[in-house]
Amino acid sequence: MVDTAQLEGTLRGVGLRVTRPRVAVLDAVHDHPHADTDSIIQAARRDLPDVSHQAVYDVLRALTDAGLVRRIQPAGSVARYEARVGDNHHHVVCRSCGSIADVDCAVGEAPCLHGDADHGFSIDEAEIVFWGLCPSCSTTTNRGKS
Amino acid sequence: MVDTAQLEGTLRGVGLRVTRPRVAVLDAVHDHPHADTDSIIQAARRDLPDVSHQAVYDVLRALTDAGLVRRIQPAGSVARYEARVGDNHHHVVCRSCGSIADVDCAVGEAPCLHGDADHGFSIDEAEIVFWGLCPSCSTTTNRGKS
DNA sequence: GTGCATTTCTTGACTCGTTCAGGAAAAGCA
DNA sequence: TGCTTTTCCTGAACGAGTCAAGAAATGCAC
Repeated sequence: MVDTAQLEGTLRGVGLRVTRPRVAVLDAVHDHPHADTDSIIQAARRDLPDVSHQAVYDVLRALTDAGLVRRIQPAGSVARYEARVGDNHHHVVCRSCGSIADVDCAVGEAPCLHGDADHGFSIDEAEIVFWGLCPSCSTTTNRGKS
Repeated sequence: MVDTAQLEGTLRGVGLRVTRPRVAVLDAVHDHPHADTDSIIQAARRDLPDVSHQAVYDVLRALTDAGLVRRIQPAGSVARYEARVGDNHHHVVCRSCGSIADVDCAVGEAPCLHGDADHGFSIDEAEIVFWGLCPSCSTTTNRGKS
């Protein structure tokens, strides 16, 4: 649970105006890591029943641009957001149910970042997605696999 | 340029029926690495002017399931396909123009795959996307960056 | 080669996450 | 408190991808 005053301070800290939709959305992202936009809309509406979906989309973009939240979108998924930023962690995604978990990067800050055979690109981030099956899907689908 | 007979053999090799749409699409993916679905439709229609977009979607799914092509989808992009499969290579994506290039993985087969803190997931693939700026966007956007 | 069961393709409609647009409301500074 | 700018709301629109049902083609058996 995050304090509202703290969230407001965070918003001001990056030069964003403090509005009720922004506080509600930022709080929702803190409380529901890896949630998709619709879940965030629902969560924000528990604080602020009349926020429009458009406001949530706008706020998520503003928060993302400001670096307060991170947008992730594994292949085949809708956009998801998390409040854990700036620590270069990665994700495991379940191929079956789509659930996501965090993985701390054991390779340090940025794996494979050795500007070798990079085709002249100037690289600033290495994003890693691990694909597999989550514990529950693993037990469910392994049996009966023809 | 790939031989048609060769493509047919490839299709039969994985147990897929040989049809004109399949040959045309497979050829298109070979000729246009990292192309999106619409580009593939256009390319396939140079061989087969009346293929429906639905057929291309179906064929791409069949080819992907059969392992003949690989589907990639960097965040914010539509689905893209490539015929280079089974060699665990990765991609650099330009944040500005979205262009994609291949990167051979220098870490070996599967980086960071050490079942540690994996939350019980059984991981089968580690996908890496490098984000940055391609050579042309790099020179264009670096100047005049306020 | 023919016939037939099965797969695949075509047509056309539709879903749904996301974005666009214009006016109303709120934030924050003087 | 008043004013300018940003943000939010309402409502419509976009577009990649999917669904559905019937027509056509594939490839095997004969």
